[in-house]
Amino acid sequence: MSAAKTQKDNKAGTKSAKPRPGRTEILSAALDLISDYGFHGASMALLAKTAKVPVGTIYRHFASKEELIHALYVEMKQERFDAMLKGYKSDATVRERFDLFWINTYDYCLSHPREFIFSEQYAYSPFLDDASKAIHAVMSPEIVQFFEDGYRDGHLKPLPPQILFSLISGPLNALVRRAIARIATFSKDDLDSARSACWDAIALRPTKL
Amino acid sequence: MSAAKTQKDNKAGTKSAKPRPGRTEILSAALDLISDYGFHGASMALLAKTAKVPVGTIYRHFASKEELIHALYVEMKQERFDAMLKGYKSDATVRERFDLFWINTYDYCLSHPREFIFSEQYAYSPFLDDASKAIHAVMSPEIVQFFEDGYRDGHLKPLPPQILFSLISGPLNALVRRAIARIATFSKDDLDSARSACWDAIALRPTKL
DNA sequence: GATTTATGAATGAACATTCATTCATAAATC
DNA sequence: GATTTATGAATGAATGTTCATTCATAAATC
Repeated sequence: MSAAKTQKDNKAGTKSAKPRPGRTEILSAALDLISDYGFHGASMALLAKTAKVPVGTIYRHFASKEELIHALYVEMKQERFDAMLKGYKSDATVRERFDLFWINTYDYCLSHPREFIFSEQYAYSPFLDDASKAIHAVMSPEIVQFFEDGYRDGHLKPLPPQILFSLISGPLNALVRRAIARIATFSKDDLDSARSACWDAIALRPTKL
Repeated sequence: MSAAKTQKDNKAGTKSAKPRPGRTEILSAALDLISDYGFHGASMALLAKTAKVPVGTIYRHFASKEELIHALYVEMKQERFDAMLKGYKSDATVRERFDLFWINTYDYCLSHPREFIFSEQYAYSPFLDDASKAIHAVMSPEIVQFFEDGYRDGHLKPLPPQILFSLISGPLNALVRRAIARIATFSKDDLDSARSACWDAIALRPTKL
């Protein structure tokens, strides 16, 4: 009778403030279902079944389906930021930082297709309230720094950050989408060239690495 | 009782092979509703009300909601192709053709936000069957020609068309989306620079126009 | 008057959400 | 520490709504 409940203990060593049990399973199942069937294909009943929790439990974690989806997006966004910054050094050159951001993002998306597909669906859904739009538009401080350094040192074209950002994220997303949908396959060389081409778009002067 | 129905006559002078009366109104209403509220917010009842036709009538034109949406996408796609090619001359230089495609597409999307928003929603929806994916992936013969000429004459980087295409359409879509969502506003100069930057991405040699 | 087309109320499936009930555990009492 | 009582998290059947689609009937056309 004493060994029956070890739940309090067996969570030692995980991240930080422990989420209520079930939360992770629900979010993970939601990610699966939404990336496969879309927001509307992921009914609460199916979600409950997939996460192996009763329907009611979902509502103990999230006030509504909408809030659940929003929470999922916030987590995704953070995870993607973290992935993008893996190995980041603030004293790296502008070009080095560009490559790091690019490669990290591409790799993360390719190895996390569910997250990528979900995020795209979310970003293009017509339900984005202002709060969600705001989150969507946030750039990490490191990206902001990248642009500032790039402008100052004459590495980047003197165009509005919104445009430079579009010149980077646009192709990156397009390539990732194609790769994930298996519309195309890209070799290591292809990706190096694509990244270099992308740099040509934003760089003030053409650069040979 | 005779003046009640003048529908046959008041349509004179429209496009070509006349669609069954009501079709246009239904598709137009669908475009409005879907771009505002998404696929699922556009219920058949609301659609009927907006198009001012009875629900039953919609089913005389389209076998199902899905088919209706698919038909709408096919029309959009064609319209966008046509817009992109406005003023096309097959003997223009590769750079001139690039600019034409770019400017035409940007202008068309900006002046047809409903169509753009709908297309994005459609493209990122998880319901794309293979037929739809195939349509989505189609490049117009003029684009194919553009790449061929560009490779042959050494204007374009020797990268797979999929990559060059991503380097063009990616930023273009990203900019259009920002402009339509009023996240940013771009001046004429901004757009010229963005287009030029985009050319830098795909061009084998840097070019000053 | 026969045949085709138009109509919208009726249908039943699917949905997100609720809430009365259960029950393991904690607190109180002896 | 044994027993009783209180608590609120967990549960899933039930609810009311919304939806795409159908089809009996009406109107129009031949």
